[in-house]
Amino acid sequence: MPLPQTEMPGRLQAHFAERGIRMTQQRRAILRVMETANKHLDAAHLLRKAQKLDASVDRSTVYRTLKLLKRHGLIDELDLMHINGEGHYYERKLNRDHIHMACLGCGKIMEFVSDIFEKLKGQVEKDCRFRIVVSRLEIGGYCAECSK
Amino acid sequence: MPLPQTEMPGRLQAHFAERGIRMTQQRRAILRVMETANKHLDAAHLLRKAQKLDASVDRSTVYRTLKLLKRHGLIDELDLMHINGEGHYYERKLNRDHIHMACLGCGKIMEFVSDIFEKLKGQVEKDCRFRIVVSRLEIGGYCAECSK
DNA sequence: ACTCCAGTTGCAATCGAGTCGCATCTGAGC
DNA sequence: GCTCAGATGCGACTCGATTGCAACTGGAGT
Repeated sequence: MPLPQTEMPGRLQAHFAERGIRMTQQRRAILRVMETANKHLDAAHLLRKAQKLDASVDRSTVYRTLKLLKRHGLIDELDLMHINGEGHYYERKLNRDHIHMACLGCGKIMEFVSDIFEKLKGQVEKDCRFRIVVSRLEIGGYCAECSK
Repeated sequence: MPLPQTEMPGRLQAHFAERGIRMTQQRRAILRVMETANKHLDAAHLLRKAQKLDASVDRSTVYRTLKLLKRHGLIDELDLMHINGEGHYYERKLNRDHIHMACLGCGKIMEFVSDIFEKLKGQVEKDCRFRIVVSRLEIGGYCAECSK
């Protein structure tokens, strides 16, 4: 299930420039981590990784930057079915939405892109006259291995 | 967008009996609230309503009962896109899953049942060989009125 | 290069949802 | 009724996230 994994690198920074958002040393570190992360960072991991690039980054700056990114629709916030506690996970918003599946057996997170999902969103927009800004489909269950 | 709103009343209590789960005064109050609630109760509201039926109900009992209901697959846990803070919302699990739409303008929560959603879940189960236990599709955006 | 200030930051205190340990209590099977 | 596994209330606690505030800084204007 390949995904359109990487947009242009530096894209988040570019967005900031376009929108006239001030670029600080700390934000640069945080954005770089977001851009290069494999996936599914929570705030604590993001903080730790960002501090390796700039030791001065503070927890509250991470949260404030995440809120900023969310407000601009540049990242998605995930729960991953609360498989590991109550916190949230973040990933760059890519071109296509994808479904997150969390295995209740082994904790693995899988992703899936589906035309039917796109069709479903189209139906919601049309039938409910609802303008979709953000959507999140999370599924909990058991992967092939854990189903045996 | 009509929903299969009400199952047989007292259904949650019946489930408890079937499964040999002890029925206490406090649980009776909490289940009654869950059964008669319109929808989308958070833990604090559930506590307040349950205390009107039985003043002795404690916050931790509400949380413990919610956890129990979740474990037995009798309720669904929702975030409703965190439109009102970080807490969770609960509703009885009905026959058919439905989509939750949260309006970022007016805060209204809408629901929608779709065959395409069922088809999508079928696709996930087949293509990913993933056995679905619970699924949650939440959409944030703007309703017809707020879109104007 | 210098100034300026709105916007940003670090820090520490705080909030609030949810959890836990423990002594006490109680439902339901005998 | 007795009994005791399981449930409860209470208070302390955890932990993710937020906030108030004084100090700092990016970058636009000169």
